[in-house]
Amino acid sequence: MADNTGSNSADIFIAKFSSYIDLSEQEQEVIEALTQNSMTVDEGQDIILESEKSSSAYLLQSGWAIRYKVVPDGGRQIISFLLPGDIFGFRESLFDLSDDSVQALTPIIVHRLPAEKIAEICDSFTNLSLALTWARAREHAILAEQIVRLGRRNAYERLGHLLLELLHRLQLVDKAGSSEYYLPLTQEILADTLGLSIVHVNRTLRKLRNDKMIELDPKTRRLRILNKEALSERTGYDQSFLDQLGDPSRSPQEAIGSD
Amino acid sequence: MADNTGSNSADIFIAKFSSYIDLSEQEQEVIEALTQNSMTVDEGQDIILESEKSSSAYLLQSGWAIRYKVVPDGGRQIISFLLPGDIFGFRESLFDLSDDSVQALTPIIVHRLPAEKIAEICDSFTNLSLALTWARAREHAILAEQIVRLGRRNAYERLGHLLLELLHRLQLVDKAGSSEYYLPLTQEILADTLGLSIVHVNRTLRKLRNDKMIELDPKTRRLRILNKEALSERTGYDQSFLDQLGDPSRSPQEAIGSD
DNA sequence: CGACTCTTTGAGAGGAATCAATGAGCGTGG
DNA sequence: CCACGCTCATTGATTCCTCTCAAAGAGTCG
Repeated sequence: MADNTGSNSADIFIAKFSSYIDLSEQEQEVIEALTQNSMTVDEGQDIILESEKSSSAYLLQSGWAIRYKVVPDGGRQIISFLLPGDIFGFRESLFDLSDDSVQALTPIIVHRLPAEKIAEICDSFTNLSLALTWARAREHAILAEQIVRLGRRNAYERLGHLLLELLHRLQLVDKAGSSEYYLPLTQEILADTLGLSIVHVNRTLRKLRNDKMIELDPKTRRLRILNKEALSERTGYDQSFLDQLGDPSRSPQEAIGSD
Repeated sequence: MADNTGSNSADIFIAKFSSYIDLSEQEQEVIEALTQNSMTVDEGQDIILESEKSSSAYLLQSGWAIRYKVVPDGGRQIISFLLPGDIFGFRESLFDLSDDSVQALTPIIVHRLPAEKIAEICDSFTNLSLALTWARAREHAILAEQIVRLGRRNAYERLGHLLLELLHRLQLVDKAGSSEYYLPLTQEILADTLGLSIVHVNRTLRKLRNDKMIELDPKTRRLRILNKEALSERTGYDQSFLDQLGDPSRSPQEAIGSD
C-alpha cells in the first residue's frame, strides 16, 4: 500500500477493510467510485456541528480531525481522534443525533457520502455493510479505551497511553514509522482529550522526556517514542486491543512501511 | 420482574424499538420468538469474559449489568451500565473482539441470540436491522457522555449527572417513577464507574443529600431525586442527549447496514 | 455470634488545577 | 524592516480536590 505512483485514493480504505474482510473486485470498485470526488476542509473548520443534522457520512482521506463536545461552563472534551482511513458521521446520518461535533485539526480531505448512497450500498454489498459494522465496533473499542484512560489512570499514564495508541493506529494506515510520527496536536488539544489542564500536560510531557520515554520537538511536531516496551509497561498499554482491530492474520509489524 | 397478565416478555423490546422505528406485525413476531427461551444469570456472574470469544448477542430482559475492563494494577473501570431493554454482545459476536467483560449486578434474565440468527434476521427484516443500528448509535452516545463526565466534571457533577442519566434511561423502559428508582449499586460500583475512590463517592453522596438534591436509603436502595432542575443545572446534565434516543416524534431515514 | 460486605468518618498526603507571567515563533501592517 | 498582536509552550507559586491509610458502625448470613 505504498502511496506513490499509480496509487489510488481508495487504497487506504480498501487496505483497511481488507485487513479484516475480503472484498470482491466489484466491492473494491464501489469504494473507488465513492472516493472520486473529494472535498477539503481547512484546519479549525467544523464538519459536523453539534446541533446541525447532517445526513452524510464521510471517509477521511488525509489529515486529523476530532470528535468533541462542549460542556456548559465552556470547556471542551474531545471524545476521539479521527485519522486517515476513518469513517465518521454515518451514525448521525441515520438518526438525527449528531450529539457531538467534528472539527478538522489539520487541513483534511474527505469524501462525502449521502445517507441514501450508504443505504443503497449496504443493501447490495454484504461485505461493505459488514465493513461498516466493523468500523463501528472498532470505534466502540477506542471509546472504551478512552473511558478507562480517563477513569483509572493518572496524567503520566494517560499521556503515554494515548501516544502509544496514536502510534499504533497510524501504523495501521502507514502513516507512522516504527516508533515515530507527526503529531499535529497542541498541548491544549491534549489537555482537552485527557481531561487535564494545559499546564499539567506541559509538565507531564516534560516528565516523559526526562524519563527518556519520548522525544518531541514542538517545532517540527515530530514525536518519537524511545522505549515502547517501557512506556507500554508504565502506562498499562495493551497493544492487543487494537491488534484485534487490525489484521488478525499478519503481525502488526508487517504493516509498518516507510512513510 | 416479569409482568404477569397477558403481557409478553418481548414487550419491553418492541416498545423500545417502536419509539423510534415502526415494526411490522411480522417483525414484532420475530422479536417475540426470540424472547421465548430466557436464561437467568446470578448476581456477580460474568456473561461475557474479556478474552473468551462469545458468538452470541443478548437481550437483557430484566436486571442490571455492567460492561467493564480491568487495568493492570488490578483496578476496574466500568464502561457502561446495561439496563432492561438493552442489547449487548452483538458487536463481539461478529468479530472476535470482546474487549470488555459483562457482569450481572443483580440477578438478570437474558435472551441469547446466536450470531447466525442475528445475521439471518438482519438480512430478512430491514427494520430490525435498523433497530440494531439504532441501538448501537444509542450506546455510542452514552459512551460519549461517559467520556465527558470523566474528563470534564468533578466528583459532585459526575455523580449527579450519572444519577440523572440512569433515571432517564430507566424511565424510557418504565422502570422508574417520575423522580425515583431502585438503584442496585454499591458505592464501590459507583466509584469504579466514575473514576473515583469509594471514600470520595461516600462523601459526595452525602453532599448531594445535604444539598437536598437526593434521598438515598442504603437499606432499600431507593433513590429519589428531589430537585431535577437544580441538579441538572448544577451538573450540566443535558436531557436532550437521551431524548433523541427515545423520542418517537422524529422519523428515521433509510435503512442501512444489515449485519 | 463471628465473618462478611458495605457504609461512614477522620486525618494526612499528593496529584492536578488555578493564577500569573515570561518566552518563542509567526504573520501582518505601518 | 521592525513592531505589534497572536498563539503556543514553559515555569513558578499556591490552592484544593481527591486519594490513601485507618478504623469504626451496621446489616446480613449461617
